Amino acid sequence: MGISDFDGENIAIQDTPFGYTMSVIGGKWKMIILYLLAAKQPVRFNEMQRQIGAITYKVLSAQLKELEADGLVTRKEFPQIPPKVEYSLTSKAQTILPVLEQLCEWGEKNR
Amino acid sequence: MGISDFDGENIAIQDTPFGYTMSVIGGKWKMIILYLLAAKQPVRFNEMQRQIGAITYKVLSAQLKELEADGLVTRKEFPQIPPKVEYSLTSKAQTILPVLEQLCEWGEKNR
DNA sequence: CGGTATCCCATACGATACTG
DNA sequence: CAGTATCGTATGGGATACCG
Repeated sequence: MGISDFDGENIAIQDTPFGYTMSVIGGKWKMIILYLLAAKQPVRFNEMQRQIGAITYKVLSAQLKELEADGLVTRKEFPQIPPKVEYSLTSKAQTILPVLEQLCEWGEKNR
Repeated sequence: MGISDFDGENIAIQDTPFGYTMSVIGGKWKMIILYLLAAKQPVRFNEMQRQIGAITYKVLSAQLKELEADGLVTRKEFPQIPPKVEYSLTSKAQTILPVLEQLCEWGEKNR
C-alpha cells in the first residue's frame, strides 16, 4: 500500500515509504541536482554550482552530502593539486528518475 | 523537456513544470491530505483532522485553502447549524494520484 | 579547486486560546 | 462544527568571509 497506510495516530510521516522518499528527494534543490547529474555525469563541484547558478556553495555542499548519505550520489575525490572531485549518480538514483520525470510532465500539463 | 530545462541562470525553479508541481503537492501535509481524500470522499473538516491526528486545525485549514486555490480540492459549505463543510478531490487532483503512488513505491523498495 | 565557518533570515509548522 | 488569532519554534536556505 501507499501513503494511505499513514493514519497519523500511530505512525509518523517520516516512517512511511512516502515520507522516506520525500526526505531523500524533497527540498528545493535535490531533484535539480539529480537531474543535472542525469544529464551530464560525472560533474565537478564548481561546474555544478555554475550550472545551477542560484545555489550557494554552502547549500550545494550540504545537499550533496545528504544525497551521498542517502546513497543517491557517489563522490570521487582525486588526490591532486588543484583538488578535483567528481559526483555521479548511483544505480539507486537512476531508478527514481522516471518518477521525477512524471512529476514534471504533470506540471507541464496542469500549470 | 522536464526539469532539465532549468539552468538556474535564466529561470527560477518556481517557473519550471517541476517547480509548479512541487508548489502544489510539496510540503509536509498536502500529499497526505490528497491520499486521505482519495480513499474516502467527501470528508468533513474535523474528520480529516482526526484521521491525520498529528496535524493542527490551523495547519490543516491553511493547507486545504492552498489546495483549493490550486484547484485540487473542492470545498462545499452547507448553510446549517451546526456548520458542515465537505472536502473532495477535483479531477485535476485525480490525475496526480498515480504519480504519488509511484513515489510511495520507490520509497518502499529503497528505504 | 573545493570546500567550511559564522551569522542571519524567511517561511513552514506547532500550541494554545478563542469565536460565529 | 469549523474554523481564526496569536505567539512561538525549528528548519532550510542565503551572504559573506576564510581555509587546506
